[in-house]
Amino acid sequence: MEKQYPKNLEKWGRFWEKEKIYKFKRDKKSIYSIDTPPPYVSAEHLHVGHVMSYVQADFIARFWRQKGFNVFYPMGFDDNGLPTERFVEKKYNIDKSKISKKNFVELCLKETRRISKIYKKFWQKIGLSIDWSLSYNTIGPLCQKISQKSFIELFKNKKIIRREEPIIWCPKCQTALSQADLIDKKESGYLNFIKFLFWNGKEAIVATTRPELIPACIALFVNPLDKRYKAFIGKKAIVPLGNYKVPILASQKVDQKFGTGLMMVCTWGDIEDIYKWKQYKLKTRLIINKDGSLNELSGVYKGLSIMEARKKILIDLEKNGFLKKKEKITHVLNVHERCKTPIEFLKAPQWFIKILDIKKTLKKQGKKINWYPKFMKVKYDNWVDNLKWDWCISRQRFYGTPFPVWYCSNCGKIILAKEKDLPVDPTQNKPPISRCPKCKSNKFLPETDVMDTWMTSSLTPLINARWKEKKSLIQKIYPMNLRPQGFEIIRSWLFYTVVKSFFHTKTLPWKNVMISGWGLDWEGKKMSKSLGNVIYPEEVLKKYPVDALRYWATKANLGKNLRYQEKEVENGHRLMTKLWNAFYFSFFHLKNFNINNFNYNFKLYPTDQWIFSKLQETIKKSTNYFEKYEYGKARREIEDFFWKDFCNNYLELIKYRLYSKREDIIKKSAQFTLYKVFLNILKLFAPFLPYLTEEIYQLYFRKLEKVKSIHLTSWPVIEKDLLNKKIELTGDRIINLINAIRKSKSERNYSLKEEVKRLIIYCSNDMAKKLSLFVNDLKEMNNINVIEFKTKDEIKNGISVRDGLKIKIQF
RNA sequence: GGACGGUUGGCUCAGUGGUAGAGCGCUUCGUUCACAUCGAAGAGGUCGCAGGUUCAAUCCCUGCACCGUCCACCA
Repeated sequence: MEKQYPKNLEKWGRFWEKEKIYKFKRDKKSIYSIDTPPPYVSAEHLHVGHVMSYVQADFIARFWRQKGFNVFYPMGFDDNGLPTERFVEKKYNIDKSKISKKNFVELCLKETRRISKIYKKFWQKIGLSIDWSLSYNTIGPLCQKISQKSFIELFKNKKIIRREEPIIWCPKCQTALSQADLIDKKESGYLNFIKFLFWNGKEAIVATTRPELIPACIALFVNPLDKRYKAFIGKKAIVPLGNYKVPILASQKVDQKFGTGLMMVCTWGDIEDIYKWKQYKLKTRLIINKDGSLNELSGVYKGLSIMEARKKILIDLEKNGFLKKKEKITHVLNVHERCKTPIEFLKAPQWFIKILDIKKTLKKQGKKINWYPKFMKVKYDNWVDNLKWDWCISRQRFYGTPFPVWYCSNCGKIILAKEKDLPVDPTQNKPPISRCPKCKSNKFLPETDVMDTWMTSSLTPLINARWKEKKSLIQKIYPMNLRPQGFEIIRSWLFYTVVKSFFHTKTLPWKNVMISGWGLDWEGKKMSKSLGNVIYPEEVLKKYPVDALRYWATKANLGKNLRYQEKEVENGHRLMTKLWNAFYFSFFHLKNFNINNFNYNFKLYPTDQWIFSKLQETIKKSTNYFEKYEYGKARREIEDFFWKDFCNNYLELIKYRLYSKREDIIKKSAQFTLYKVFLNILKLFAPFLPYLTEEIYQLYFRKLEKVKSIHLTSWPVIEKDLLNKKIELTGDRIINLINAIRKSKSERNYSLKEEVKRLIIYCSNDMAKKLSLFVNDLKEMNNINVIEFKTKDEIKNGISVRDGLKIKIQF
């Protein structure tokens, strides 16, 4: 056996697959179910941040599996929707206007199939203990069917409606969006001060960052308390460059201090415009087309893009003396998360799920979830509080789940698909009826929009449970035990899943959520391709084994971001070497020892009692941490116990007994303890280091323990009779003595093997009695010739030991 | 403007109402007998700042500063 752990650990990945170690058993009870995040299939490579969060969930899965639970741990692939479309467009440099929908969708399917394979291989390599037979992909028939079922049920329950109203629109992707699709982007621009003329020939100034919307102006608003404009209320103003008049109205909401205190309301520049338009029943002057160009209502600006129009209108305003001044400002824009294009508002019929009317209920639902860590709940609450739109679920795109809907081409009646026919594509399939029940027309038009990707993703717990399918698991795994996910999609994936579960099952989708942070680059910055700071796990894995990279992921506390530092991977590698060498040593002393033929009828040697008691503490603490999803703290407990108590002290203390030629009871006690404690250490490390622990287990323990894999062995439980606080305290005192002796040798520049002629310990008789239990081990370990106990009043210039003992060391 | 997280030794981070911890780095010492990918010892911190509560605050409370993130401000 080598002194370095074997290089071919990855063979265990194949072993786990072949032996179906992670198989979920349909008929077995005590289930622990995990709603794994299905990654977007929209990049060639996953980065080290993905490894971090997925591996963290895997620690938890492995823990519960070892605890004896029947773990439901699936993987999904989110391969529909805009992210995939954009990936394919980029890769093939596609002009959407020149490719048929059919060809484009085929290309998307081809790419997602290819990348899903890469992902699967990668997750297996990383050691995720997934049952791959539970996989799903969001564009696949099962997911489409469940999404459409969800749609039909919500429609029938009047939670989904189709209506025409102002919507959030991305002029670049040319689709409606929902609030969750938006992010903020800081931008510098100009606040333009524009002169408006009034009915009486007077003038006043309006400040705007969007002068191109002047032709869309429908009213001016002032604060009723604003003395400057009091006289204007109820009168009319003339829109510059246009020859029409708009009313001047009053609203408390107008901030007197912003700009000039005179607010221009357009169709529509922001959500405030929409509110005012609704509330005051203002006219509509929509000047922006779906592609972001201006229409004929804008007059001479027709056909220009928004930016072109902005430039041109400023020139025209200036020429005509309407532009008073420009002020440079930075402001924050709402942009589409996927393409970073500033969004517009326009009017078009869309499908909505009504959520604004149940905000209170959704807050309550959020409160019922166990949040790990707790502070992440605030992000959910903030999001619900700030909801301003119902959830727009229709997208004017190609690649996604179709709506199971046709319209009567005569009267517009909505025709739904029958559940038994799902999944349907109305552009390919015929409606379930031949004549419109309302007007008897026999002509129908398919809905051509596709669903928002979150419409499907929000159903992952129900997809996992095969909701309303033949072999439904809904009674078994739902509500699920755990949703592990990143904090950035609390407002989308988590939120929408809560919504859907509430509507469909009136329950929570899961009991616990574990929120992970991000993997950051070595400087603590978010990894992104454009910054060139993305770290790819493949590169790391050329140098280090998987377990070492997994070790890095344990370094993040729950919910915290984690920098990628090779140093930490290196530390993982060192831990592996240490574990291997501890095994190498133990194996040497255990190879002729058979635990199964072992007779327990004796009392364990004190040092052995001590390490057993320490082990119980470690089991207790690490189990508690795991149950609170604090995998990082659990690892620390285990590692400290292993490295410090077990390797640095215990192994050294028992060496002389192990090397002894006499096969006596004190040697047997050491062997027994070594076997048990080492096996427990292996089990405790197994969630973190699945490969190396499996290697060691298979090399030695399997034939004795008779369980197929370390990952199917039981998680250590505390054995109360092994927990012995008294012996633990005395043992800890012995460790302090050892440290004092080591220090004394070190100060004299002696080797640790240097002989101590005499060690005198000054203490009470009572203490001497306790300590003397360890005297032999202490002597042998530290090469002490004689140990003497003396009472305290005999002290002459002794050394103080940490816990109050006094000693004297003579060389 | 609102919210959340952070501020602890040179670096990266734990942690606790009562003598401050780890890993790395640094200094010194130590290899026949699991491991030099190791072991031992040491140096190094008024725990961001200012108040308050307490017998006692790095920890609890208030305010402030700085860093990170999210949301709101597009008139």
